[in-house]
Amino acid sequence: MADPLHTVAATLREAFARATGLPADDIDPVLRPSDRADAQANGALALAKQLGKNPREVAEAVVATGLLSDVCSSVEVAGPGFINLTFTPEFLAAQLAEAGADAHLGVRPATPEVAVVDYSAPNVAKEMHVGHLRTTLIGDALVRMLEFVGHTVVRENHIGDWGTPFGMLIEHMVDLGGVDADLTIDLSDPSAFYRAARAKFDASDEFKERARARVTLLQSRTDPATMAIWQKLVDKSADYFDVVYGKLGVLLRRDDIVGESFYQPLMPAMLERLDQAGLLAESDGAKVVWVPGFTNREGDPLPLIVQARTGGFNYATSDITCVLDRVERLHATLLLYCIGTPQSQHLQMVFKVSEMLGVLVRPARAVHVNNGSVLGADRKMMKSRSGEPEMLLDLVEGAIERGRAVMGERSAELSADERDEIGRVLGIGALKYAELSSDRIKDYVFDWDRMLSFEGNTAPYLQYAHARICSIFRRGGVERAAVRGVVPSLQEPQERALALQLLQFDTSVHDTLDKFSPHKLCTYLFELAQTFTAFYEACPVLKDGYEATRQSRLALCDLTARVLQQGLALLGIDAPERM
RNA sequence: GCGCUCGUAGCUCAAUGGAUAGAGCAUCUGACUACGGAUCAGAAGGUUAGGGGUUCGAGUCCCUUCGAGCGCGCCA
Repeated sequence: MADPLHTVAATLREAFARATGLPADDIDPVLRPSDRADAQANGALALAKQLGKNPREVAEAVVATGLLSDVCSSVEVAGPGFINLTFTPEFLAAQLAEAGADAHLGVRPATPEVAVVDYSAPNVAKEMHVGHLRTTLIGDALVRMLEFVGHTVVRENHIGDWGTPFGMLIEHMVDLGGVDADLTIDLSDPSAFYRAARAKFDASDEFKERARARVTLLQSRTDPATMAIWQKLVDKSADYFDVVYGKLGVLLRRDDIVGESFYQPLMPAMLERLDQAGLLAESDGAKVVWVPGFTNREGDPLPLIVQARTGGFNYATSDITCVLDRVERLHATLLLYCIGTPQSQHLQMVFKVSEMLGVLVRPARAVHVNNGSVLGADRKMMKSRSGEPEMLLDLVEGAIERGRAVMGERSAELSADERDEIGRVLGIGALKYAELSSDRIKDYVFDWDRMLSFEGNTAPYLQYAHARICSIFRRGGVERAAVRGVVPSLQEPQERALALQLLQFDTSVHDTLDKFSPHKLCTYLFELAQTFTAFYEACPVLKDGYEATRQSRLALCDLTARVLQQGLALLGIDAPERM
């Protein structure tokens, strides 16, 4: 309960209730940070209409209750009926001390849920490219944040490890000598094997036929040789994914892979349930579910095909089964799908069918955490088929290289090894922050230079603020832990501003999770770093003559560093102590 | 044709329906030779694509036009 907005919200609700005579439960005070005061309450505007009163009158009645005067040095009515609150320094200082004593820095725990976060989802035998970057980083950041506020989080990497392409992949492997054939996923060209198989498939009808037959054999799961080759393809790809995830520094690992193949054996039972629920229909020989509210290009009802005319299943079948698995086996109540916007219609249909099936109901809910497309410099879709797809691994290595190059130009007092490591952290941080700091829904213009330019709203700016604080403690010979208990005294406006900003970490994290939009946390951290540097310029810490002031400012510094470090960690970014 | 997303400063982006739409980059003017200048203080830059509507109040919600992009039956 560190955020003053939350502490005060209860008091404010009481004040509104007393002033209006309405039951407190009916009042949801709208309280927000404001440039003109520490916080602003707008409740009077909303309530006035319902009471048939002048909003200003209501606001004045709220102020007149005097309930807020304990924690506010000033409570005044402004504009059409805003209530501007200015907190007393003592109140802010006490809230800060409370936040500082808390391992979660004042971030309130959420009501615990089991959350499944589905993200990254690369394909077997194919390269990971720039398009995987956003989903991977957004999902990873959400996993970290959900865990931080107390949820049980299950990471799931829904890789493409099943379906028609595997006919040609396996058949190509057979041509090369079967399961013992040498198969390496070349890190510089992971799709080479796929392309070779594809070329054969396109060129030869005979191979095409064999590939089709092989798919059927794979689906039946009866042929050990086929399964062994399939397993080898998956394993080799998982090796490659691990390299990419390792270098990128995301949490996903082998154990998190729950590919499309996992759901195959569960599909017949799912279809049976659809049938029993009376949802299954036939159309042109295929088994479908008619989903209300969806139409095709002629304006006719649009079905979701769950079993093809040939008897084969598709990704709709697999995705519905997947919802079922997450709700019923994992007991998840929050299902997050970090997938690009183009999949929107498909997912909405899958969710709808799961709902009609009675699976996705009550506490359980699914959210498409969609992200916009990655565009090239020409503002056109960066697609893997046309043009030059930027390989994810190249990007990651490029970022590291660039970070190291920058470190090489500075910090001569550090050893070469230290500079290398810090350069890596800087490069990866810059890459991640660039992806996470803008609204995930919008398209994203991929720009190597901007991504790695270390100015403005970037990770290095935040990391720099953190490193400077660490430097103060080093220079002063002070242990961070030694100032943990100090209750700061807030004299200067910059100290006050910093205190207010620090106390909004809680709101920031919860707002971010509310919308599943990591850029909100980025904006908060950037503003915190800006507020800190303003404080840093105006308020000498070590140089101040008074020991009490020095202690107080050291405590502010320590808390700022902890929030910066924790906030960046929630984004998957490290904060070095020097750089 | 049906559906979905987006359109904010020169550029890249913010803004739970709240007051005078905010940052960063670039541009311009400054800062005790620095508790780390990868910084700070300030200036300039806008009819939020256009037009209607809803209400105390709209960048935000609804309708519409224009523009950019994406998806629409047996691939995933």
